[in-house]
Amino acid sequence: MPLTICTWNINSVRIRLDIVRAAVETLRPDVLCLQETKCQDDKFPMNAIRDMGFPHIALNGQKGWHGVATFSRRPFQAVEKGDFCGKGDARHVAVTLAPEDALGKPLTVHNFYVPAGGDVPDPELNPKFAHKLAFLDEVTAWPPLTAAAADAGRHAVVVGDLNIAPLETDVWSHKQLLSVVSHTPIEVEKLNRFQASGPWVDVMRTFVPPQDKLFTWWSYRSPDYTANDRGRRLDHVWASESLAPAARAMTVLKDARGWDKPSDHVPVALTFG
DNA sequence: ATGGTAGCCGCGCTA
Repeated sequence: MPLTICTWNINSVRIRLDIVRAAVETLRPDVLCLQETKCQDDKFPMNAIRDMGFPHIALNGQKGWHGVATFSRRPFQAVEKGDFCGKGDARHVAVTLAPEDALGKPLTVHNFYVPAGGDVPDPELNPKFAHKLAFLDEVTAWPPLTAAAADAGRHAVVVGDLNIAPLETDVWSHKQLLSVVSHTPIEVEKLNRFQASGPWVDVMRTFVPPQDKLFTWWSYRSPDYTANDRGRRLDHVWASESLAPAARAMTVLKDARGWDKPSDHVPVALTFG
């Protein structure tokens, strides 16, 4: 049985339950990782998620903003939550699935919501940008992650809204976004160091070559997201080298950006097996 | 260090 993992920054899970259901019906994921749930754990719509076919739910939420959640058709062996930069922000949850599928080993799915970083790309002037850079340094050296990628006894993936578009073709205009937070050289360097610390394989780019544009986010601050296709690839799926060769298919559900009351991000689904 | 839109701790903050 192949395994489909989906990641989506939902920008409030409670007001978008209908489109979560629509994405689940379209993509049929076995594991769904959401970011920006903006929901305390005790207010989470557990029954609605169970009714979508996910009896297993791991939450790391907080009131009002941030927040991640991972839903699964299959049980978890373990759940772990990272707290980076000592801020108590809800920006990570990891679940481990038992080796009951064609992949043959336990699989740990790390679901991340990296800080957006504010508007000014200078850590001296903008504490939110400084936090983003520090967060990336901390996850790069985080033992559970570096150990996971190198462990021959299990598979691992890192998914989520990493809030950085590393390649020139991950943004609509490389030149015009070089000093825009999400595509600055310092962020790209930090993200590349994080990726190399695994080593992790950028699985999305094994399906769409680096010379082709690939986006997962289109700003709300534009009346028409299709106009000139001014998107960015902020959402990522990285696989451990043990798992990457098993990637079979990818879907970036761009249609979801045009659904009623959309998130500004669209779901990305990867099938392994 | 433009403004644009969206959501929640809602008339100010974060994205």
